[in-house]
Amino acid sequence: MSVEKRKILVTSALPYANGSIHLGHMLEHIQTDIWARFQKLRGHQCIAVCADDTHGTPIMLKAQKMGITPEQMIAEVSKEHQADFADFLVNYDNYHSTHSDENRKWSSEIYNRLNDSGFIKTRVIEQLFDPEKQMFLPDRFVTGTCPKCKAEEQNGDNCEVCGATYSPVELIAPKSVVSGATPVMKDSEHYFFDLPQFKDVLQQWTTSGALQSEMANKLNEWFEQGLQQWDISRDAPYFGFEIPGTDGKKFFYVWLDAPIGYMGSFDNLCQRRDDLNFDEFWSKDSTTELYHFIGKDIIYFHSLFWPAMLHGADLRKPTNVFAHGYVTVNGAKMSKSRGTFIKARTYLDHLHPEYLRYYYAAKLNDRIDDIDLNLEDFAQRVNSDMVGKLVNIASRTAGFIAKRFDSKLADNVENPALLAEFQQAQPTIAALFEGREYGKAIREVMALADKANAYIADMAPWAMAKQEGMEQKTHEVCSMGIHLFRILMTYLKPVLPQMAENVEAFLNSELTWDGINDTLTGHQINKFKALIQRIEPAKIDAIIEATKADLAQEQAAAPAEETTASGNDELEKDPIADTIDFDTFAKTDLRVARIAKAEHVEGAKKLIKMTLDIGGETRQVFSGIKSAYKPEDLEGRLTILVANLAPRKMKFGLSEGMVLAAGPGGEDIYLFSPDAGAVPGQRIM
RNA sequence: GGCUAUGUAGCUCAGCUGGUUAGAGCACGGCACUCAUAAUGCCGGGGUCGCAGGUUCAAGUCCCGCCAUAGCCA
Repeated sequence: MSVEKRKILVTSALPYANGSIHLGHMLEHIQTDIWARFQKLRGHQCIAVCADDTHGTPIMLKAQKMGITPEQMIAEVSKEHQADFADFLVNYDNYHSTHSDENRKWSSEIYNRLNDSGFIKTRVIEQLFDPEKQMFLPDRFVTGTCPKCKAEEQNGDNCEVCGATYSPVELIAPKSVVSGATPVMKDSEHYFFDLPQFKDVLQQWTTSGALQSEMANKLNEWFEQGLQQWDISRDAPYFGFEIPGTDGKKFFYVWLDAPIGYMGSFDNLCQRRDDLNFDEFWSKDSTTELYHFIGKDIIYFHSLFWPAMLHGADLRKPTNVFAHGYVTVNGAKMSKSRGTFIKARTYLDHLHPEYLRYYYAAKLNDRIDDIDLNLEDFAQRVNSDMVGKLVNIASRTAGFIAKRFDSKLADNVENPALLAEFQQAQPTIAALFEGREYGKAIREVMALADKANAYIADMAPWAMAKQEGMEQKTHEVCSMGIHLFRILMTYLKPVLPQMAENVEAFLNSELTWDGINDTLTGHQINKFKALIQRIEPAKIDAIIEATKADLAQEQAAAPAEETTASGNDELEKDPIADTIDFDTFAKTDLRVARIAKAEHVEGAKKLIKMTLDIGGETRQVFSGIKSAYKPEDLEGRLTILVANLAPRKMKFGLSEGMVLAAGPGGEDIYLFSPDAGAVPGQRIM
C-alpha cells in the first residue's frame, strides 16, 4: 500500500495570550494533534504549527494592570500554554508567537503587497475616545444605559436585557470601562482592507473546496448581505505592529496579524529545518496542502478575510478550513461559578491526558456540533472502553504467555479469518480519521475490541490450559489475543500516543500503520504492566472543587491587585451612594423567600419567571438572570426578596418584587442566599 | 432583532437521497464464567424521535410556526 507522500501543513487557532488554556481550547488542539499524528503515522509529511496570539487592547490593559510590560506578560503566558499542550501530548512541530520578527516581517510584507495592488483604502471615522486614558475604546470597553429598554450597565454593542443591538454612540450615559471617564467622540483616519473586491475569488474558493456544508451556508449568508470593507488599523496606544509609513501612529488590528502568525510560526520552523522550504508551502502555485482547524466562532476571519488577504498578496489559499463546535460541560456552557470552567492545568493535576484525548476523539465528527463533556459519562465511557474492553484483551492473555510460554508468541495464527477482519478495517478507519470522523473511527475500533473479547470468552484458554494436550492451542489463542490487541492499539496510536509507546515496549515492537498487515508470530514480548488506571470519580469532583477554589482565589486577589493599579476597582466604578438615615433604610422590606418554581419565559432572552414563597403568600417575579442560572437549578433554594417594591408591568406579565443579586451581568450574576435555617417570610434587618 | 446549527431511550450518540415492528455504547435487571485493573460473555426491560401544524400512500427524515441550547452579526 504505497500512497504518494503528501506534504501537509496544519494549524490550530492561536490561543489568546491573556489567559490560561482551558478544556475548550483542548478540544481543538487534540483534534489537530490526532489528525497530524495520523498523517505522520501513514508516512506523510505533516507539519503542525501554532503560536500565541499576543496583540490587542485587552493584552495591553491587562499587562498595565499587572504592572508589567506586555512583552513580559506574553512571555510568561507562552511558557504556560506550551507546558499545557505538551502535557496533553499535543505535539506541535513549532509553537511560536505573533509578537515575533517573522510575523512582523510577513504582516508588513502582506500589507505592502495589498497596498501596492490598491486593496487598502483609508477613511476618517468617528469613535469613542477615553479622554483620561487618551485612547480610543473598542465597543467592548464602553458600557452605559441601553437606549431601548433603559437597562443600566450594558455593553457598547448590544443589550443583555432586551437584546437590542446599537452603536456605542447611542448609549445613554456611556462610561469607559478602563477609567470610568465619560468617553467623547473623536475623529481618526482608519485603514481598510477592501474585501468587496474579492467577492468572486472568495465565492470560487468557497465552492471549489469541500467546505463543510454549515460553513458554506454561513458564507452564503454573508455573500448575500454584501461584503464590506474591513477596518484593519488601530490608533496608538496599541500593543501590536506599526503599520508601515504611519509614523508609529497606526497599528495593525490584532486580527490582521493573527492568521499571519501561522506563516510566521512556519517561517520560524523553516529556519531550523533543512527539509522544509517556506515558499514551497506558501507560494501562489503551491501543491502542498494547508488546513486550519478552528472553532465555529472565528469562521468569519478564516473563510473571508484570510483567503482574500492571501490571494491579494499573491500567496496560496488554504486547502480547507475545518471548524468544530464548542465544548459544553454537563450540557451547559462552561461556567466559572459551576466549577466547569476547567483549566488544562487543573485537569492535568488530577487526571491523565489520554482520558480526555480518548473521550474527545470518541465524540468528534466532521461537523460543527458542540461537544458535550459530560463528566459522569466521561468516567464511565473511558473506564469501560479503555480499561474494560481494550486493555483487558492484553491483560487477560498476557499472563498465560508469560507464565507458560516464556513470553514468546505462538508460531501459528489460530484464527486467520478473525485476524483478517481486523486488518481489513484499516482502509475504513483511515478514511474516518482522514475525514475527521474520529467518533466513528473509535466506534469501529471498539466494535472490534468487543469481538476480540468475545473470541477469548468463546475459546476459554483458562479452561484449555487445564486440559491435557491443549498446550499448543492455549498458546495460539492467547497469542491471537495479543495480535488483535496490537492492531487495535495501532489504530488508536494517534489518539493515545503515550499508551501506544508503552504497548510498543510491552510488545517489543514498534506500532506502524503498515505493520498492521504483519503478524508477530514467534515473537518475544516483554512483561505486561498495567497500561492505564481507571478514572476514580473522586478525581473529577476534585477538579470541580479546584476550579471553584481557583475562581474564589482570583476574586479575592482581584481587588488587591486593582487598587495598586490605576484605580479600576468596584468602588470606583460604582461609588457608594449618598448617606441615608435608618428610617429610610427601614422602608425597604426584605424577606426570605423560597423559589417554589422557576421557568423560562417565552420570547424573553434574559428573563426567568419565578414563583416565590414568602411564607403563606406567593409572589411572581421576573428576573434577568437567565445568563447565569438555569431554572431547574433555582427551584427549591432560598433567596432574598424586596417585598414592598411597587409591582412593575413587564411585557411578559406583572413582576411583584425583586430578588437581590450582585455582579456585572452576563454569566457573572450572583444571587443572594440566607444561611441555612432561615425560614421563608422572615424579615431581614 | 437577523442568520447558521443542534434538540432521538436515564446518559452520550448513530440513523444515507422520506419506506417493513427506531439502533449502538454506557447505566439498569437476570444468567453464565473466573484468564483479566469488580474486568468478560449471553439474554432482557426502557423512546408519543423538543412542541404544534402541514405535504405525502408513507416523515425521526421534507415544509411552516413556536420553544430550548450554542455561535456569528465584520
